[in-house]
Amino acid sequence: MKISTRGRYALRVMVDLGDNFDNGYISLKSIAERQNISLKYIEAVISKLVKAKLIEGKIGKSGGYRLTREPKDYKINEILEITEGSLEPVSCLSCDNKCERDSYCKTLPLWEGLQKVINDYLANISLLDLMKNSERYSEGLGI
Amino acid sequence: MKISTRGRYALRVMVDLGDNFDNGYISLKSIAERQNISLKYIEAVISKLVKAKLIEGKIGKSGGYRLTREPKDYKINEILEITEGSLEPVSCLSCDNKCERDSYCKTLPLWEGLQKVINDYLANISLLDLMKNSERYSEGLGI
DNA sequence: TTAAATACCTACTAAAATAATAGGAGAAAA
DNA sequence: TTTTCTCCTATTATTTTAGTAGGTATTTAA
Repeated sequence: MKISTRGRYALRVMVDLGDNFDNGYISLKSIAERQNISLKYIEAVISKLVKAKLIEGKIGKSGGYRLTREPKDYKINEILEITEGSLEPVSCLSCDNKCERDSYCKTLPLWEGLQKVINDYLANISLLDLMKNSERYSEGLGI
Repeated sequence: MKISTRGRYALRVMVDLGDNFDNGYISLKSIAERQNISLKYIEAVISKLVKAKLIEGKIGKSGGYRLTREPKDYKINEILEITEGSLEPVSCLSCDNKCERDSYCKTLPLWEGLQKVINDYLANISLLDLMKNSERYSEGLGI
C-alpha cells in the first residue's frame, strides 16, 4: 500500500514547474538537479504527464517543460492517477479485474469506501496548495 | 498504491472467523474452502495474526483458529497494519526510511494528511461492521 | 491405542513490479 | 554549425508478490 517513486517524483516535478510557472520552459536537467532525482528516470515518468497533456515539452536548445494550466487548476488525484496507473486501493475495484465474489463479498464495501476517502482527499488539494507549503515550514522555523 | 492479497485475504479470514465466533475452533482448511483461497498461502498470512495475538490457534485434531476478542473490538487498520507491514502511503513517512528533504519538502504534508485520512477511515470500522455487510446485499436483492 | 486431522515451520520459486541505466535520433536556438 | 534539449527504445538489477512443497509435532476421535 505505497505510492511509488513514480508518483512521488511526478508530484515534485509538478511543484517545481509550478514554482517556475513564469519562467518559460524549464529543462528537465535543471529540475533533476534541484530535486536530486535521476534525470533518465524522471524522463520516463514525465512522458506520461506530457501524453496526458498536464504539461508540454519544447524540443531543442533552451527547450524544456511547462505547465499547460495554472497551478490552482491541477488536482493531486489527477496527477497521481496518471503516474501510478490508478488509485484503486485493491484490484477488485477495477473493471477488468473484478472478483466473482463481488455480489456478496463482505469486504468490498470497505474498499469502495476507502477509495472514496482517498480520492476525496486528493481531489481537494491543488498543485497551488502544495506550492504554498513552503510557508508552513518558514512559519515553523520562525523566519 | 494497492493493498496486496495478504491484507485482503486476512480480512476475509477474520470475517469468516467472526461469522463462526460461537463455533469454537475453525480449521483453516474449511476457511480456505469457503473463501476459495490457497490453504498454504493463507497459512503464512495467518501466522502473523497469531503472532500479533489477534487470533489463536489450537494444534491437533479438531483444532483450528478462533478470535481472541469479540468482533466489535477489532479495528480494520489494526488487521491491515499487521498483514501489510504498515499503512504508510509513502516510504518517506517511516522512521527508518526518512528522506533528507523532510524539513522542507513541499509534498510531505500531503502524504501526512493522506496517511491520516486513510487511518481515520479504517480505524472507525470494526470487524463486526464488515460481518454485517451481508445485510447490505440481501437488502439490495430484496430478500 | 492408533490413525487421522490439524497447526506450525522452513525452504524454494515463478512472475511481476520497481527503479533505474544506456545510448542514441532529431529538433531548434544560440 | 554546434550545443542543448526533448523524445524514444532497450536493457537490467533488485525487490515484492503470490504462491508451492514438504515436513514436524500435537491432539482428538474412533
